[in-house]
Amino acid sequence: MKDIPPRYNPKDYEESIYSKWEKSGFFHQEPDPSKKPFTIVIPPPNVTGILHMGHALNNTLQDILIRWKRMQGFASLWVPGTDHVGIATQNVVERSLKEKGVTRQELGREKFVDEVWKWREQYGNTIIRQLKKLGASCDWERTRFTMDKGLSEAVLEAFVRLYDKGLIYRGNYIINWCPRCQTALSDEEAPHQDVEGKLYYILYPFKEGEGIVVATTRPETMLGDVAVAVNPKDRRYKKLIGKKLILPIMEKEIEIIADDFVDKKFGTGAVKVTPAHDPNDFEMAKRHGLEPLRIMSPDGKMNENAGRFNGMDRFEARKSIVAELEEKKLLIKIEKHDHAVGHCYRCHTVIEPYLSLQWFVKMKPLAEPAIEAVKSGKIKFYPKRWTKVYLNWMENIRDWCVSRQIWWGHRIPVYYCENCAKTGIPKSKVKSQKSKIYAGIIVSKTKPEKCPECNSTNIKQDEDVLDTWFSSWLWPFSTLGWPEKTKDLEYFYPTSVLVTAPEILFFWVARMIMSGIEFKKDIPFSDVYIHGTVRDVTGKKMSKSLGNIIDPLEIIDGFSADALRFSIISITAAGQDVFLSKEKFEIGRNFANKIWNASRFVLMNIGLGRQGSRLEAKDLNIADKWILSRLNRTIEVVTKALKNYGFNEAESLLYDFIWHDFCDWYVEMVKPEIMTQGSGLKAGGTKDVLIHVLEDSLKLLHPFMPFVTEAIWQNMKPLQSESPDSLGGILSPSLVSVAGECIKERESIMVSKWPEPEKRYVNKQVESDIEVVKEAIVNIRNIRSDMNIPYSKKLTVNIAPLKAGIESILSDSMGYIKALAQLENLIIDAKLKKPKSSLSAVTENFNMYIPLEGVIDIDAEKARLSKKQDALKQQLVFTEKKLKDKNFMDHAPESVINAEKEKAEAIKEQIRRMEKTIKDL
RNA sequence: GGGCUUAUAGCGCAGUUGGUUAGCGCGCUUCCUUGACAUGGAAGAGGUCACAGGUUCGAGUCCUGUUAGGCCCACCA
Repeated sequence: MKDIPPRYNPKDYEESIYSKWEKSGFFHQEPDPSKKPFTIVIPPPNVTGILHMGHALNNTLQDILIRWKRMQGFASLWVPGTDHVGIATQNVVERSLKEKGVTRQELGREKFVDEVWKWREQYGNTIIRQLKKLGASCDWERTRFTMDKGLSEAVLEAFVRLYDKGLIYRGNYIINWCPRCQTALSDEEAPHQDVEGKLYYILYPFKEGEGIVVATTRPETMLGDVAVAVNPKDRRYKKLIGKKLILPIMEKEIEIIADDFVDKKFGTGAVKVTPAHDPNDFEMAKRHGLEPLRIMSPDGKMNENAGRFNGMDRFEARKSIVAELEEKKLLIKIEKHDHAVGHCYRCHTVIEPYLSLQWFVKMKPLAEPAIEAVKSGKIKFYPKRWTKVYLNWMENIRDWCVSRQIWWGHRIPVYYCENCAKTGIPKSKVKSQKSKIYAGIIVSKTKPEKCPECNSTNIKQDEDVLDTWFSSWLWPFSTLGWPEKTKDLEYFYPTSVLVTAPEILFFWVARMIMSGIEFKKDIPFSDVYIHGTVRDVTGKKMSKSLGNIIDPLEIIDGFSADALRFSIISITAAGQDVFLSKEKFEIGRNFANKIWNASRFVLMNIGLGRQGSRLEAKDLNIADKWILSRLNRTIEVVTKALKNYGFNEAESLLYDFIWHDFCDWYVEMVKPEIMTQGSGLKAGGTKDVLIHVLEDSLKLLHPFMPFVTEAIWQNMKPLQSESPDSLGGILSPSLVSVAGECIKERESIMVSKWPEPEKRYVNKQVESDIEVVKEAIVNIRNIRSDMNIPYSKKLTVNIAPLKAGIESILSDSMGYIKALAQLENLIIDAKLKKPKSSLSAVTENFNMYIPLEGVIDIDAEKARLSKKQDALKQQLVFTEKKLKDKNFMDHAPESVINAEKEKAEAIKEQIRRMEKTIKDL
């Protein structure tokens, strides 16, 4: 058994343990009426993505919950899957095609989509393999992909239902347009970033006479101006309303209109109106019956309406136009102007507000019950503050643009009758319920044979696909079989908790709540746990472009999956952002090694083959009682912490208990007893306590560090099951040979029972007694350290108790004190007085005297101390001299002076203490 | 512009509903290769809890304000 290596080597265990778990079917979960369900759906990662630290944190949190609940006896289901992320994936595949010299347009839609599928076949499992390396205990048999048949069916069903309810409409509106991806984006997909911009003041001359100055940040859009607007209350312009202006460059006549929207204080108080390229202008134009004029094409270049700028890139056009205005002396001034501009969340290109025909979901009716669900407390956010963020967004929700001009995704289930479009059947004549909103439009899950209006078969499907989030928002129930009425759906829905990053609160969380209530008539989950964002040490978000990524796989390789998991949780305070650096993973690695070695000690001294445990009071000594009390209180507080999603609290409680209580104190206290008894199999008492505490500790730790706990668990005990299944992989080779045939496969720790706190072991009296014992030991060690007395020198210590009861506490634990402080003799007597040549320690419980006659050379020690004292005195003189130095006092900053003063005080104190010690000796 | 959040030891962070002497990890100093572990053990140094007020018998914790970071949202061109 000495062959158990003194280092935990994760590479010997992690892979084989995981494959064993997987094979054993522990991850799989069917509906089980005898148990309560506990369900989590994974926030689906990008199908072609790779694991980053955010995923590692997110999935560790979920795995902790699911493993914990599984051990508690819940039917614990964790549904994994991936998301097709339309735009991003299409971009990636397009880029790879480009390298081969092919564009998607050349390839054509069908072939291109085939290419994307091929891509997915090749890379789609990467992230899943990586999650397995992390130890994620997902039910992999249920792995879902948003483009799977069932989930696609759900998308169509949802779209058609919403359409029939009148919650989906099509229309020409200003949307966020990415000229690079060439698609519309939702508001959430176009986050605003502060940009250092310029405000251009341009003179628009009257037909006759002076003119009016307008301010704009995007001068190129002036080509599409249809008016200039002023506030009707603005005295400066009141008289000018209705007057005609000549739009420079285009030399077109436009009118000055009055609109309340215009802010008198901004710029010149006069604003150019460009309805096709600005959402506000669009609204204004609508109010005034002005026709929008589009001057840009979808690729961000100026179009035929832009006159001679036709074909020029938008930013090039800006330059040329500014130059031309300057030349014509129409450019009054340019001011610096910082403002927030939308950027494509996939390619970071500057968004163009663009007028186009898109599909929208009406959100207000969906939001109302979703607001109520949170307000009433049916859904709770952890930490609570996210409630406000959620409500604020929901209460100001705007319609959701769901059509995307790309090919990779769910094609919109809308069909157009070309015949009706030609003949233009008026809306009033439309008979079919399904097409009540637009003539010639058929919304259907399957392609209709013929047009219900005119029986024409000339029918074409909409070219666009749906926003990826339109499939993601159905995830909690689409993965369970919806729209089919499955047993899974009935049993596992609603799910228990959603664990996610704050970035996707609006994208995903809020929308899932709305869709759950809309389609399932029930909330999708009751708890939402939002963890922090992973950042580097300087506080920057980890991202590829910043090059500050710490690759989780590299960490797993260098430290172990357990170390990664434990470390990342330990530095994640609830909902706070996580600041990472590589060194931080040493916490977990060291802890795994510590518990490995503690187990190694237990195994080496207790022996394999121990079964059961007898923890009767009569067999227990005070140390046993103490550790059992601490254990049971730890079980209670750890469980409570997990219940409140206090992951790092639970972890640090375990860390303290295992490392400090169990290893530092209990194991050290019982060492003499264990060692002298050898590795016999006698039941009862300390040996059983060791096994019991270690087992429970491993169980408590298992959700956090699944691999090392399983490896030890399998090494630990002989095993109930009679199955002759091989031990390969899990037991260390050395142990197999030592234990030989008596060892059979042990049931996995992951399906062992989560410990319950047992009140009968909780003993506050014993705990406080042990504190007194520790106090005595620490005081002796303290003096040893001060006096440089090595542990090999045995001491005699006299203790005079100062309170009733202390005497019996100390004499009951005399063995521990003698062993842990390396004493020859311990005399406890209230009447003891300070002996000659001794050092003392005084606490509220006792006076302690350590005679040093014969232990150390008293005279030499005195000499050593006075020499040291002299050195200190010299230092003090130097410091005090400095403090009297006028030059120093006048010029040094106050903080430095104070530091010097403190230093002087500290030295004085040290000298005083030495004085006393010398006197005592 | 609105909202959220942070400020505690050199660094990174805990600190639950206010309650003894403010904790942990890293780092630092001294000692220790003692039969589980040097990825370890023992001892130690190091804090005006950002600042200013207030509530209270009592404040790191609650309230108000100030300062400095960070994040999110927002259609002032």
